Parts: sequence; C-alpha cells; structure tokens
Amino acid sequence: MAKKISIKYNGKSHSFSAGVSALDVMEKLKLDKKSVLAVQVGTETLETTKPILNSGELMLLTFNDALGKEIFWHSSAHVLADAIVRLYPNAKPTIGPPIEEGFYYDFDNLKISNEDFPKIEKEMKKIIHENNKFLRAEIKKAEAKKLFKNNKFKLEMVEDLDDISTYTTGKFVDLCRGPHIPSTKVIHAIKLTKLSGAYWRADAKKAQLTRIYGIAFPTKELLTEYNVRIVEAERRDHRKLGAKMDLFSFQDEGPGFVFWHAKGMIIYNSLMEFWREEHRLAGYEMVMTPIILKKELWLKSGHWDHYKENMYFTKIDNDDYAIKPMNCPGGILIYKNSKHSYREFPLRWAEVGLDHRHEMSGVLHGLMRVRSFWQDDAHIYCLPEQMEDEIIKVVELTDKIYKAFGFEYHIELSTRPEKFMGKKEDWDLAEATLAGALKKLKKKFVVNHGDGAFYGPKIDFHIRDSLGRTWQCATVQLDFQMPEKFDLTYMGDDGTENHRPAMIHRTVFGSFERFIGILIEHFAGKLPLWCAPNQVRILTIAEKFNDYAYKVRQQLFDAHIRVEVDESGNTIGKKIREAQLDKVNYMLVIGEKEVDSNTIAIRDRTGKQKFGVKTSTFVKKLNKEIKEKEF
RNA sequence: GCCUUGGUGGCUUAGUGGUAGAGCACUUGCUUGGUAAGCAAGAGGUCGCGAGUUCAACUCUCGCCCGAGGCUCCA
Repeated sequence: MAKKISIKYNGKSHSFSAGVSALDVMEKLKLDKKSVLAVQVGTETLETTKPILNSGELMLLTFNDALGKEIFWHSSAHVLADAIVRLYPNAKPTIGPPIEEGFYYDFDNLKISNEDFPKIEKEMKKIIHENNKFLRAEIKKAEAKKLFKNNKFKLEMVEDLDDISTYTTGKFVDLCRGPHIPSTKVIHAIKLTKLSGAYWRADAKKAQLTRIYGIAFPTKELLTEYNVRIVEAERRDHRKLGAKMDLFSFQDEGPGFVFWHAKGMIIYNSLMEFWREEHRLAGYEMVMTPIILKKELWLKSGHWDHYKENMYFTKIDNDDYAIKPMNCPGGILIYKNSKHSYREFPLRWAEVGLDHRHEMSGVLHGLMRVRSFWQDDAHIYCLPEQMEDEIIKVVELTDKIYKAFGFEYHIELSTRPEKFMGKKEDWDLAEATLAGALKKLKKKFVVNHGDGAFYGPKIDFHIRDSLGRTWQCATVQLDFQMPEKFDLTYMGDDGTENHRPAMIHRTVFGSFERFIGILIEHFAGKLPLWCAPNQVRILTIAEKFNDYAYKVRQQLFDAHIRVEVDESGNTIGKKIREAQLDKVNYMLVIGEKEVDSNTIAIRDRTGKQKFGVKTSTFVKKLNKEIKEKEF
C-alpha cells in the first residue's frame, strides 16, 4: 500500500502517493514544466524525474529567475573547481560565486593561460557527464579545519563561520552553504570566458589569485543565444563605432586623453546646448575656474592629502601648482570672493570644467574612463533646511535628462569611507539627508557601505553599457567639510555671519566623455536626430543632378540642418551603403524624377522610403523631430 | 600598479629565421549608374620602440611603450 505524502505549494497543501515524480506533481498543479531544472522538497533537492518520498514544501528551481540562475551558476563554479584540482592538484580553490552573468572561481597557486581553456572545458564536460550529485553535509568546526588543513584560504573562512556545511560532487569537497542543483548533469553547456588576476578578499596587499570566469546554461540553445548577444554587444562598442564614424581617437602621444574629431564635437556640442538649457530652466548660473592652481589651495581642500596619487603637478616660477582633478576648490574661491546672505540661497553655480586625473593604466577604457574629461559640475550653496529640497531637485533634473535619452539607471547611496574628513555626526546627518530625499521621491536604491568621497557621502546614478557593465554617471554629494575647511559663511537673518552654508556637489552626465560613450552604445551609433553628427546626406544618382542637390542642401543648411552632398562618382547603391555605415539619419536621393518634379526622395535609417516630398515639408518634419528630441 | 593577452600600410587582417601579401579606404582613368560594395591601374609598410642571440630577426630572448579583458580604483 502506497504511503501518502503531502506537498505544500504556494501555501496550499496537496496530497500525493509517495514515489510520485516531481514532473507528475507539476502536471497536477498545472505548473510550467519546461523551465524547471530541479525541485526542492523540504531540504532535499531532486531532479524533476526522481520520485518524491517525503512530505514538504515544494520549491521550483528554474533558470528563468534570478535565484535559479544564481544556484545554477554557483554549482557550475564547483564544476570548474573540481576540474582545476583534477588537472592541477597543487592549485588551491578559494571562492567561486555566481555573478550577474555566469560565475568565477579564484585559485591560489595556479598558473595557466587562455590556451589551457579547451583542456579545462573538456574536463568540466567529463564531470558533467559523470552525473555527480551535489551532496550536502553539515560538519563541526574542528572537522572542517582538518578537512581543509592544506588550504589556508578555506581555513580562514572556516574560522569566521558558525554553521559549516560542505558539498561533495564525486571526489571534490568544497566548503559551501549551498543550495545547489541536484546533479552536474543538469548543466548542458559550459564554457570559460576569461582569465584575470584578482586579490584575496579584494585587497591588493593580500595574495594575488588567478580568477577564471565562465558561463553555463541548462540547454545548448541558451548558450547560442548568449554568444549571439556577445557579438551584438561588441558591434555596439563605442570604441569601434567611434573610429568607424570618425568621432574621436586616442593617440600614442597622449594615452588616456581624447582627441575629439569634427563629427564627435557635433555630439558634444549638442549635448552641451541641451544641458545648458535644462540648467537655465532649473535655476542654475554658470561659472568657470582655472585648470592650474597653487599647491596651497589643494592642501587646504584636502586633495593634497587624500587625492595626491591621482593628480598631476607642475611648477610655475618657483611655486608648486596642481592641475585640478575636481572643480570644487576653484568654485569655492568665487564664493569667498564676496560676502553672502541667506537671501541669495540656494545659490546654484554650474561649471563645465576640464578635470585631469592620473588614472592607473590598466583602468583606462575608451571614453568611459580617461585621464582628462569635461565634468558637468555644479555646486549648490544653501541653508541646512534647504538641503533635502535641493537634493530632490537634482535627482529630478537627472531623471528628466536621462529620460530624454531613454536610459535605464539604478541608484546607489555611498556612505562614509575609511579615509574620511570631518566629524562622524556630520556624516550621519548627511547620509540621512540623502537617504531621506530618495525615500521622499520613492526611488529605489542600494547602499554602498564605505564608498563615499573623502569629503562626503553621495548618491550615484549608474547606467549600463552594451556589455552589461555599469558606469557611474550622475552623482550628488553632500559636503560639510569644504565649507568648514574654507571657512565659508553667510549673513543670516539674525544679522551675524556665524553661519555655515551646506554645500552640494553634483553632476548629471558625470562627464561628457563617459556619457557620450554610453550614448553611442545605447543607440548603436544611431543617435537621435537632435544630436546626430550626420543628420542628412544628399545622394545624387548621377553627377548631372549635383546642381539641384546643392540647391536642396542650401535650403536645409539655412534651416540649421547638418547636411552634406555625396558628390563622389559612386553608384547610388554604394552611396547608400556608405551613408548607412555612417549612421546618417536621412538620405535624400536625387535623380531625374526629383529634378523634374522639384521634390526629394527620403530614405531613413530603417530603409523606409518616401518619394515626391517637398523640401519645405521635410524641413518642418526635421525641426519637429529635433525639437521634440525623438528617439 | 597587478594577472591574462595582443601590436604587420589610415582600417581589417594572411604569413615565414633569408627584410612582406590581401580586402576596404586613398589617387587617377573608364563608367552616369534609381536604393547596402561598377571596372581597371597606381601610390602607400625601416612588420610598436630599444637591446641581445645569429652569417642573417618582422619571426627567437629580454626590457620598454601602447592596445584589449579582468582585479583594485573611479565620473
């Protein structure tokens, strides 16, 4: 007689005979079976076809949700570690977590190169075929210490743990809290993606480890999809598009410094124009400060002590100068140049300033990370009670500007770092104010403990690039330190100057360089008309139509449209191909028909065509598209 | 800075211990062609830089510079 078991799912109990398979249960409960990799009943993880023998709560492990992916990739990391210790018995596994896309595992005492990947992948596939179960065991600290006595990294982790569990697959035992997939067999596609150095506990002073990255999927089809996505992302790479579209370049004579070409400057200036207008509307005034300033200023601001390794220096006559890495100290000198009253507040001074930072060579990355960049900075001086309101306004302005590009972003709140200036109480208040503003706006955010600037906590906006990496762009920083250091005061309503203004540092683009890099990738080079370098190109079918083409060009030029005539002797097919590669927004094709009827033929970037259009009608359409910033 | 990896005409790339090919782009000529590459010819490279090994180095070794992917850092 079959024993009855009870399975709880989503709060409801269902009764089954013991020995029923998970697949059968799912069918009864009308659940989507296709995406389920494993089920968990109670503490037991089972393959979907295996019989369920005990009562318990049913949990489904699928690759479609974040948790399922995490478990899947974490298990894949174990497979990698297993393969490595089989091939390189002296290697010491340390940690191997899942990441946003895939997983990695860090090893000590492992020296390999990319050429070893096929060998390792072969071993991993072998392990998968072995159909090794992930077996959990809970052990005592003493036992764990014995088990991992040859691995000082694992021992260090054991020391910090209260509940210790291990997972065993085949002969490979790893310290791990789990959970895991039931068996290695669930992995149907696995591959290694890259190799890197890493530090134990992310500390450059500690051991240098070898990090191997990989990705795995429950089906081969998902791996193919992933590969296609990677190729597409590489196609959108702003560095490649930047070279192809002749927007900017880097030269050996200035590593990390951008050379903006004519077409790139069109994007830059369009953004600047947009930015200026939005800031005018938001109540900002503009200031500008020098790039080179004396050492004394940087000593006073704290940069000399806290930021020196990232700064460039020079000497003028016999004095030491620094090239500014930030705009704030210069801006403060303007504030100090005259007396201020609370009646002026909030005082919003924007400055698009050229900053130089000596970044380490390994971190430079196209436009995203350079050594010299234009920051769309602003400093807001206000009363303490105005802070929250001003922060809200900055967040709203940022949101408005990002929406104009269709950017998705996430917000992080970075708190007091180890190396900080000032009093803890001020920091606590500043952090609470920033968090309060975000809560009022109902914005989601994650807290980044200890990641603030040395002078204050900050709110960061992060935008994703084409490969899924996120870049910090906008930032709002609350600063009680600079006003203190520079003894900033204002005349209060009590008739005394014994008052300290609050200071907010903020930037919306972050830097023009980084923002344009993201912009290029976001649109795969096909920028919205208002900031596109090649708005219109006129293509003639034959040279004899050039006169008419130049007449049309003049009409567009007079309407401030960026227009050029392709007067090469190429065929129309070739001209269209080149315009397409240059991401021209609109191509105007001019042939006999157009000349005879005094019209133009329009072809857009998608290949859609419209014949017999009047130039004036086209200009109106363009103006509307530009004004409304369509994308 | 550290780990991995690469550097051949403007760009993409083939290749060898006996000093280099191709495609695109460029110039010229022919072609005047209706929607993603018309035909032909020509010009263009001390094979990243420096040193070493060798009769001989673009090729092997070392150092440096620069690029790529990470780590750390960061707008």
